[in-house]
Amino acid sequence: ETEKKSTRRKKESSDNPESRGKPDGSSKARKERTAFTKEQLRELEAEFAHHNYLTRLRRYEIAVNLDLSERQVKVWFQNRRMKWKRVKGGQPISPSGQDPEDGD
Amino acid sequence: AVMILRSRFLDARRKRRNFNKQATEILNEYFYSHLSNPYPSEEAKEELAKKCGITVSQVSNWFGNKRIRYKKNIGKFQEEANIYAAKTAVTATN
DNA sequence: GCATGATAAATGAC
DNA sequence: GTCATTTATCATGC
Repeated sequence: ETEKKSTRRKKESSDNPESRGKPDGSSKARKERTAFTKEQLRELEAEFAHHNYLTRLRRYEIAVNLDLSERQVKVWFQNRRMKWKRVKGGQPISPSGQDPEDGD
Repeated sequence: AVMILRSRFLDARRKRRNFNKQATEILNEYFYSHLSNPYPSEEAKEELAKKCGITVSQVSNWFGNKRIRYKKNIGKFQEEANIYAAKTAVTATN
């Protein structure tokens, strides 16, 4: 239980100054930022409430239903999981007085 | 044709408050003294966060914003680049 | 009126 | 898959 978040990936020095997450010039124009509709978000959130993870079949069904690409659905769930960890691990309990703001 | 309205009631989120002058000072010093590689390590972020009195996430946000905004308009940041470059004599001068 | 911090869609490394 | 990051966009400060 003493374990935490020890060995976090590091990639630096002695090799490639660039370590991670850097879209190089090798990628073609980045996809325009899609503004999901409220209905789409509602469905996605509803699904996320049931399962944090998607099966490929479910991903396909949702994509078709919401008129999104499977990739978008996949990415949405990935980002959502990250956000969940952030919110959940950030402040499990409120020290004094709640400030229920923020949280897109 | 972005006809998608975000929401009728704009989310009452994003309460933004500017950082202290000295916090910005510290962050800028680090940024401009590592301009060739403005990517602080995790522990560097923690240290900066502590010194600035903000969270590590806020440090990450600041560097993320700073990097892209600097890249998008280097000219606009030239003055402050000079100022902070003079303040810090680090970088690769071996 | 832009400067600035925070959020989220999208990408890429691992 | 995770996750730091890029990028556009949002909301606010002043």
